[in-house]
Amino acid sequence: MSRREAILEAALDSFGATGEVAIEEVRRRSGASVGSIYHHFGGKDGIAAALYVEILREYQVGAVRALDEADGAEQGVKGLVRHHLRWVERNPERARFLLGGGALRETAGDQLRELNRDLSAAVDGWVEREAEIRALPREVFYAVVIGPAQEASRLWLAGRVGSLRKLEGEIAAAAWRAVRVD
Amino acid sequence: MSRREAILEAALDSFGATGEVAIEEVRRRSGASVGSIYHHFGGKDGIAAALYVEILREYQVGAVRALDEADGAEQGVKGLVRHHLRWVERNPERARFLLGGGALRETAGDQLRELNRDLSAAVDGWVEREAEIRALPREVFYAVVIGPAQEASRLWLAGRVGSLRKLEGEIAAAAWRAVRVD
Amino acid sequence: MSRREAILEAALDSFGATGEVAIEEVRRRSGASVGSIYHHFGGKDGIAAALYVEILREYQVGAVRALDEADGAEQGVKGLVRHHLRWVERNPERARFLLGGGALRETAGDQLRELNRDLSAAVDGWVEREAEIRALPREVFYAVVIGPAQEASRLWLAGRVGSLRKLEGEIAAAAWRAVRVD
Amino acid sequence: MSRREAILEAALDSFGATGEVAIEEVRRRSGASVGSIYHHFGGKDGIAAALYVEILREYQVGAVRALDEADGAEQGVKGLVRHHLRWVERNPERARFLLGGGALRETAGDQLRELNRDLSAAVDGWVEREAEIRALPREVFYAVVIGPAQEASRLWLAGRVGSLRKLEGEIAAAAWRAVRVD
DNA sequence: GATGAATGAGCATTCATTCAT
DNA sequence: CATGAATGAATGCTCATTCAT
Repeated sequence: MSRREAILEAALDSFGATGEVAIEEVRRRSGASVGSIYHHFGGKDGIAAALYVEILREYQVGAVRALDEADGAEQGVKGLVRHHLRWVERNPERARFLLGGGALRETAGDQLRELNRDLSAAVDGWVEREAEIRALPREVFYAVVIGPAQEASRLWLAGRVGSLRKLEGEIAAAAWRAVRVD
Repeated sequence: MSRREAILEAALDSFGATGEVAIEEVRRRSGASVGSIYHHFGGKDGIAAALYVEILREYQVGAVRALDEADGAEQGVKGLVRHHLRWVERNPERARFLLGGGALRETAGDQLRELNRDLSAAVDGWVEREAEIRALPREVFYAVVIGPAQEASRLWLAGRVGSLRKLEGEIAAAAWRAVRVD
Repeated sequence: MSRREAILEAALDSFGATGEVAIEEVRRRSGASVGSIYHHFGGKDGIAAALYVEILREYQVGAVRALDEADGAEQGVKGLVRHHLRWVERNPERARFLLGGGALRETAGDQLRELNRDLSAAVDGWVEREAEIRALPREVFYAVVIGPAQEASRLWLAGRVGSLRKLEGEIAAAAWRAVRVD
Repeated sequence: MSRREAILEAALDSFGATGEVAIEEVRRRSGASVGSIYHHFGGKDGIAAALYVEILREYQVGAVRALDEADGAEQGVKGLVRHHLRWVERNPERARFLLGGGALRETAGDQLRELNRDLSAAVDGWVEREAEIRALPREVFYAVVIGPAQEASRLWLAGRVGSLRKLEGEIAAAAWRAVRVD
C-alpha cells in the first residue's frame, strides 16, 4: 500500500470514528508525517475530496455495471436497488462517508460534476430505451428508485435494522412497482 | 420569547450558516451570555439535543395528523408523503438540522426513543387497520413510503431541484403504487 | 444540621474530591442555592476560611488537652505526637484540607493568628516548665516533635502506609528521644 | 536553552507566582506558542509531570550523594538532613513545587515510581549496612529523619523562620538522636 | 434568609497550516 | 518525498460573583 493509499485509508477510518476527517487523526493512523500528508493532498479538503471522488467512482462503476448486465427494465431497476444495498452493507464506512460528506462537494468540484454527469447520462439513456418504465421527471425516477434503498441503508447504518440482505427483495420489488407502467 | 427559546432559535440559525452548532455563534445571535447558555443547556450537545427533540416533535405531530385526517389507505400514505415534502419546503433549516443531526442522537437519548416509539406505534396501528396496504416488514414500509420523499428533499435542499410542490403528486402516487395491494 | 453547617460539610467534601473548594460543587453537594451560600459566607474565600478556622480549632483543642492530661515531659511529647496521628487517621479529609490549605491563611487572617498565638503560648509555657526537655529553638522543637508525625501522615494520606496506629509507638518514642535531655 | 527547557523554566516561575501551572502564563514567560507547548508536553499535566520528575531527580541525586560521601551512620543521617535543608534554601521555588505537587503524581506515574524505587533501594541498602542505626520500620526511619527538616522547610517557605542554615545543626542532631542505637 | 437566572473574564485545548532541514 | 517543530486563531467550557424577585 502506497503512502497515498495509506493516508486515504486512515482518513476513512478517522471519519468513521469522529464524523470528520482530522489531519492529526490521519497522521496518527497512517503513520505519515504532517508534512507528508500535505505534500500528497495539500490539506484537509484535499484528502476529503480525493476520498470522496474515489469512493463515488467505485459506487458508480457498480451502478453502471448493474444496468449493463440487466436484461430488461425490471432487472435494471431492481439491479440498481440491489447494488445500492449490497454496496452499503459491504462498505459501511464508505457509505457513511458518502452520506455525511455533502460539505466538500465544492472542493472536489470539477471531478464530481464530471462523475455525476457520466452516471446521469448512462442512466437517462437507459431509462429512455426502456418502454416498460413509466414517464417520470428524472429526479422523481431517481428518488423513487434509490430513496427506499437509501432510507433502509440509513436505518441499517444506525443499527436499527438487522440485515439489508433480507430486505433486498422487498425493497427492489417495491421500487419496481413504483416505476413500471401498469 | 424567553431566553431559552431565543437560544434555540439562534442555534438553528447558527447551524444553518455553518453546518454545526457553534456556541460562540449562538451567543452572538441570541444576545445571551455564555454563562446563560450553559445555565440552560449545559453545553453544545445540550442545545443540539433540545433542538433536535423540539423539531422532531413538531414534525411528528404533523405526520400523525396527516394519518388522522386521512380517509382510507391511499389518502393516508399520500398524506404522509405530502406532509414530509411540505414540511421540508416550509422548514428548510429545520430539515437540514434533522438530516445532519445524527451525531447527537445519543445525547437526547431517552426523549428521542420515546418520540420514535410513539410515532411508530401510531403508524403501525394505522397500517394494520388498513386492508389495502400490502403486508411488508415495518422497516420496508417506512423506507418505501418516506424514502422517495426524503431523497427528493435532499436534492431540493442541495439546490438541485426547483420545487418540491410540483413533484409532490408524482412522488406520493409512486409511494402508493409501491405499497398498495394489487 | 444548619444551612451553614451543611455548606461547610459540602465544602470539605468538595475539597476532598477536587483539591479545591468550588462554589458550584458546594452548591450541588449541599443543596443550598448560590445566593444562599453567598449570604452566609460572602464567597469562595469566606467558605474556605471558615472551614480552615473551624478545623484548626478542633485540632488545637485536642493538642492542648493532650498536654493538659500529660503527667510529665515524656507523656506530653508523646501525647502531642499521638494526638496528631490519631486525629489525622480519624479525620483524613480534614487533614488533607489543613495540609493543602496554605493559600487561604491570609483571608482568615486575624482569627488564625489568634488561634496560633494561643496554641504557641500554651505549648511554650508547658515546655518551659518541663526540665526534662532539651533547650531548643522553639521552631526546632516544633519541627522535631511534629515533623515525623506529619511526614508519616502524608505518606498515609497518599496511601503509601497501611496504618498510622501501628507506627504510633515508634514515632512517639523517636520524637521523645530527639528532644529529651540525656 | 532549548524550547523544552525554556517551557519548563517558565512553568516553574508560573507556579511560583500563582501556585499552579497556567498554560497562558507559561506561554507569556517562555515565548513559546501554545501549539508548541502542546507539541512538547501534551498539556498542563504533561508540563507539571515533566517538571516534577526533573526536580525530584535532581533532589534525589543530591540525597544519594550525601549518603555516598558519608563516613559512618551519624554522618549519613545528618547528611540527609543537611542536604534537605540546603536544597530547599537554595531552591525555594522547586521546593514549593515539590511540596504542592501531590496532585500530579498520577500523570508522571511510571517515571516517579521508578525514581522512588531507586532512592528507596539506595537508602534501604545503606541503612542495613549501618549497625549504629536502630531497627525501625522503613517508613518510620524516613519520617523521623526527613520529617523535622521538612517541617522546618515548610515554616521557612511560609516566611515564619529566618534561616534554615542556622537551625541545620540542631535539626540534624535531633534526627540522629532519634534513630541511633543507645 | 433563600432562589436561580445572568454575566463575562479567564483558561485549556484543538487543529489546520507553514516551513526549515 | 519525508519529517516534525512551531504557529496562532478559534472554540468550548468553568466558575466566582451579582442581583432582581
